[in-house]
Formats: sequence, structure tokens, C-alpha cells
Amino acid sequence: MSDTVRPREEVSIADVAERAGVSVATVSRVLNGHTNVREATREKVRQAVAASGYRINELARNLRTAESRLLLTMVPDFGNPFYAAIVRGIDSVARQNGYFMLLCDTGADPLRERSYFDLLRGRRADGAICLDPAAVQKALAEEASTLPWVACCEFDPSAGVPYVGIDNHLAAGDVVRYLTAKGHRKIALINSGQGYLYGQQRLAGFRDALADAGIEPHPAWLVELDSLDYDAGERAAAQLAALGEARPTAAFAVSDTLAIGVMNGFRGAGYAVPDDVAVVGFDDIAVAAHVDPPLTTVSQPMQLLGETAAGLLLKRLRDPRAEVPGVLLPHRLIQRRSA
Amino acid sequence: MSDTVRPREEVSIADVAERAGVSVATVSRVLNGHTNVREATREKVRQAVAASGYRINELARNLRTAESRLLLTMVPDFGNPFYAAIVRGIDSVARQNGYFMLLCDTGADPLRERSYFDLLRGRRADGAICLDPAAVQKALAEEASTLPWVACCEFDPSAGVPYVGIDNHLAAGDVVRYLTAKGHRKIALINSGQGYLYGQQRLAGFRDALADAGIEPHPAWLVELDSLDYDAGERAAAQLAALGEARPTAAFAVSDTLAIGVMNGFRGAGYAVPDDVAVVGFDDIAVAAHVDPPLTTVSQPMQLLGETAAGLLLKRLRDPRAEVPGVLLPHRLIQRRSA
DNA sequence: TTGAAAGCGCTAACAT
DNA sequence: ATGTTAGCGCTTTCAA
Repeated sequence: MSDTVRPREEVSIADVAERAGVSVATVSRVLNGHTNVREATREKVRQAVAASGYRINELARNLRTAESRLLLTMVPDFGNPFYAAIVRGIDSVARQNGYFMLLCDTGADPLRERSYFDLLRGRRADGAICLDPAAVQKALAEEASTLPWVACCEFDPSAGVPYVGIDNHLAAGDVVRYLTAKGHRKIALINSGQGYLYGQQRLAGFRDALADAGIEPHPAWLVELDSLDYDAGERAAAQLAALGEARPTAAFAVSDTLAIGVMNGFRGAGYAVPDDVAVVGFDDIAVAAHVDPPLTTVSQPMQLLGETAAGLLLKRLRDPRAEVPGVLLPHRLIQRRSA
Repeated sequence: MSDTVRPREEVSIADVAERAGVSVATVSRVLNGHTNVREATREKVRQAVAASGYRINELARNLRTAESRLLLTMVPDFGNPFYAAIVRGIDSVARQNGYFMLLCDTGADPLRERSYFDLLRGRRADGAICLDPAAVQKALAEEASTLPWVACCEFDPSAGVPYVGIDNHLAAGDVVRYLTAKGHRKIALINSGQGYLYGQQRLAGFRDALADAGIEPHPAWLVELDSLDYDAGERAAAQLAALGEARPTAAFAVSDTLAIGVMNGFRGAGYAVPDDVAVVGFDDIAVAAHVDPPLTTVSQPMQLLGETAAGLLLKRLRDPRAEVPGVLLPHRLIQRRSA
């Protein structure tokens, strides 16, 4: 047992003031680095702080200053590695600006999302970045329109909420053009349901590009899943493989996890990738380069997406009535061996 | 423009009280569901709340009640899918008990970890669960020993901090015994550096089990990485493959990501898995079952790990001087095709 | 340069 | 059943 610094019960600023023989105002000034305190006094206070093991109660400070310097990031499922780099981007600019970024897993559940928004309403966080599906954002957008938040990746352009994302319509078109340039005309789309805006946009981009190439897609080549699981992709591929003659020669999955499942599914059905079927994914998550064959995929500028989102939010926080634009960032098709 | 509910500037409880023609105490009672308020009064208050668009300021409430009902979970890298299920476990029991769980990415950086601990010190969170490497926990354990936190997966048994994890020594031994039972005697360990306790423990378990089997491992078969990347595993395998005659016939990687890299590395060097080399991983992350060949690995009860950690923390919060035990949960070897 | 004192918005003890 | 009031721990005028 040492008798050095050990916090007793709940030391307050008044205790420190008493100990240092000054007023609480002076202690507060020292704590906040105000310059108008004599060096000698400043030192006395420092001593008292150290000796008492005092820690400022930020709850009290926040109540007074009416800000928490906490930012929330809401993701539908942080088990999805896609979000990792985005969140890192958010985190880094938040930290650079003196904010903490805390992550919330909403499970894409509107109720849970709402409960996190309540942290904003209750002034316990200063702002939020929401990556939830557009559909669940929509449920809140109206009542939450006065709250300081921005949308990332998923957004409703008409909601009046600042957002950042990519041009999914264009990206899907790029994939189709890449595939048709390689001679494919029988191209399947493995999509993940319409709750996500990106699903709708990529479907549209897929369709439009196909139409531009004068290709009429077989209805069975449009598969809508309600999952991003490997298994779901695998089942979709099995289903596609069972088409026999009408089997597609290329498959575009809207996520890498799905694409990896698709590759497995085709392999299981006796088809080789890319020789029998080409497979393209989306996102370029870490494992994409390390499956066999390495996955051709669309890469999003994830870090930048996050940084931009955080930037928009901070701007909105600084000036609540500033015009904050929606921004679209460029994607890139990464060619590997699967297509 | 509608003239319905629209929050004016910062409505306070006093505004609501005035509007309802009652005292702030009564409003507070209604807000907190106290029963000793007449139904008619209660209703007046409800009306006033609705009409004013009032939202309680939880910062103020928290200052008063001295609790935030926020729990923090610190992970070294949430890009690592291993943490997903654990965090979900924590989240679910936190929510069941009326707490919010917020996730912090420390990047295994002691400074960042410390800054999150400051949220505890500043009373902005009630408790924390730390999954950071034992080494970085250690740096804080002493000064943070009075703070309400528990360790999960990584822990220092001698630190006096409640913890939950698995028996890594035993698990590594299980892998070795599984491999030797299959006839392997040349077994490599691909480890991830000694900053992590699990690395040390799995190394020890590996060594001990080998010794028990009367096997003396070739020094070159013990490779220590400082990364969990696919690439790192790939390089390690290439290195092992280059050993020629002295090449191991089996490799045990301490994480699935590493193991997947190892498989790629061996494949790249012309060796087939499992025929030329058997590969075993650790964690059983989602993709493990979906690589080719599917990965044999040690599965941790991740959800339960998280639930247990949250349980320990809540117990400690309810009774700060309760004896909170360290607990070890069972693991399981999942046999697939890679070994 | 320093101190006294008024709140920030809420809860809870004490009165009535 | 309801109101009055004293804080929670801090920051920030305003005075000295």
C-alpha cells in the first residue's frame, strides 16, 4: 500500500479550491487554461489538483457549456467489415477536432436507431452520422430533421439531410460495361433487397447499362436476397447454376461477401470461376484480395467517405444554418482474377 | 410550413411547468413515472410536454443522479470481425438492463485507450469493458484500478480486474493433440506477437502439448508476426514453404485471418491444403466456413463472452465492493476440411 | 489577478 | 397531491 495519490470519495472543484486556498473560479480558470492567472497561483492549483487526485466532472461542465463533444456513428451491423474503414475515417477527423466518436450498432432496427437519436435529443451527444439503410432513416428523417446529423452511404437526397456517398448507379453501370466488353451478354445481378438505397440504385444502373448495350436480361438473372451472408450468395449461385442452358456467364453481386458466396456456389455446382462464370463483387473488403480466385470488385473510398461525413457534420455543428451540400465521391473498379 | 409541434429554442422543464400551470417538481414526477400525481394533473403535464416539444436534458438529469447509463466497450480494432459477436453479446445485456453500449476503437493505442477511460473518470460513462491487448491494459490497470471496468478475452489475472475469457493454453493444446492424432509431427505455429496475452498463452499451450507428445519443434516453425493481416499469414507460409525438407506438414495460426493467408501462401508455393499441409485457425469468424477449403478452427463462445463480460460489469456497478470473479468459458474445435 | 455569486436543467427532501 | 427549495459540479459574468 502506498500513500501516494489516491482519489478519495468524489473530489470536487470546491475541494481543490479550498486546498489551494483560492476560489473555485480560479481553479476553473487554471483548468481551462485561461491566461489571466498569476503563475504562482496557477502552480498552487496544480499542486492541489495533483494532491487530491481530482478529476473534472465533465457532466457538470457539459451541462454548463451545453455540449458534450461526443459524436455518434450509427451502423446497421458492425460485423460487416465494410464499415470498418469508414468509421476509422470518421474517428480520425473527429479526434483531430477534439471530439470523441462512439459507435452504435442499430441492427438496422428503427426502434434502436431512434433510441440512439434520443442521445442527441437529450444533449448527451452533439451530433451523429448515420449509415443505416435509407428506409430506416426515412422513418426518422422527418422528426429528426432539426437534429444535427448527416447521412453516409445511404441517404435520401430529398430528405434535406446532408449526405455523402458514391454514385451507385454509375458504379453498377461500370461493372456491366466491363463485363460486356469482355464479351458477356448473360449477366446476373445478385442484389440484397430494396431496403437499401444502394440496392435500388445498383439495380437501376445495372438495368440501364444493359439496355444501353441492347441486352434484355433474363428475369431469373435478377435475384433479390434479403441478406449479405456468404450463405445467401451461395444459394443464389446454386439457383443460377441450376438454370442449365439459361445459366448466366457472369454474375455481379452487390457486396463482396455475397460475391464470395456466389463463387463457392458455382464451384459447388461444378463451374469454375472465372472460366465458366465471371464474378464481380462490391466494396473491396480486406478478404476480397485473399480468396481464390481473388475477387474483381468495385472499391469505394471508404476512409474518405468517413472523413467527409465527419467534416460535413462538424460544419453543421459550427454553423447550424450553414448550407451543407450532398457529396458524391468517386469509386473504382479493381480488376483481379474472378472476372 | 405547419404550425404543429416544433421545438422552439431549448424548452426547459420550467417552461413546461409554467405552461401546465404546475411546479417543476410535478413535471419531474410525471416525467419519471412517479405515482403520486393526480391523473388530471398528469394529463395537463403531458399536454404541455407535447405542445412545447419538450425533451428532457439528460445531461442535467445525469448530473443530478450521478449516472449516465452509458457503457463503453473498447476494442483494439473493430475492423476485426472477431469482435462483432462479442460486442453484440455485450450490447444485448446492456440494453436489457437499461444501458446504452457505445463502442470505442482504441487502435490498441494506450493513449487513445486512456482518453476513453477519461470518459469514465469524467463520469460521462458508468462503466467499461476492455478488449484491448493485455499489454496496453497493464499500462492503465494500476491507475484505473478504482474505475468500474472489466476485461474481456485479454486480461491480466493478477491485475485484480474482473475478467472473462477462454483457456487459451488448453485450446492450443487441443489443436496440437488433434494434429498429432492425425499423424503430424512437424507442426508450425503462426503467432501474432507477444503484446497479446492470448499469443503468449497459445504459444505455451502449443509448446507444452508438443513436449507431452515427445516432439521437439524446429525453431523455424515458430513464427512470430506483429499483425493479423491476411498478407502476414501469406508471407509466413511462403517462408515456411521455403524450408524444403524441413517444411512443416501442419500449421496452426492463432487467428482465422492469418490461417486464410497461410493457406494462400502455401497454395502459392505449390502446396495443397490439406494434402500437403494441414492448416488450423482460431476464432471461427464468418468467412472461415466459406474459404476453400473450409477452415478447421477453434471456436470461441463469442456471444456468451460478451454477455458474461457485461454481466460482470453490471454486477460491479450495482455493488462496487462485490467480489467479482474471473471466469473462463469453454472453446470448441470445429473440424472442417483444411486439417 | 482574484473572488462572489448566479445560473445550466434537473431531482429529491422537505413542507404543506 | 403538490409546491418550494437546495443542491449536483461546473463556467462565467460582474465587482473588487
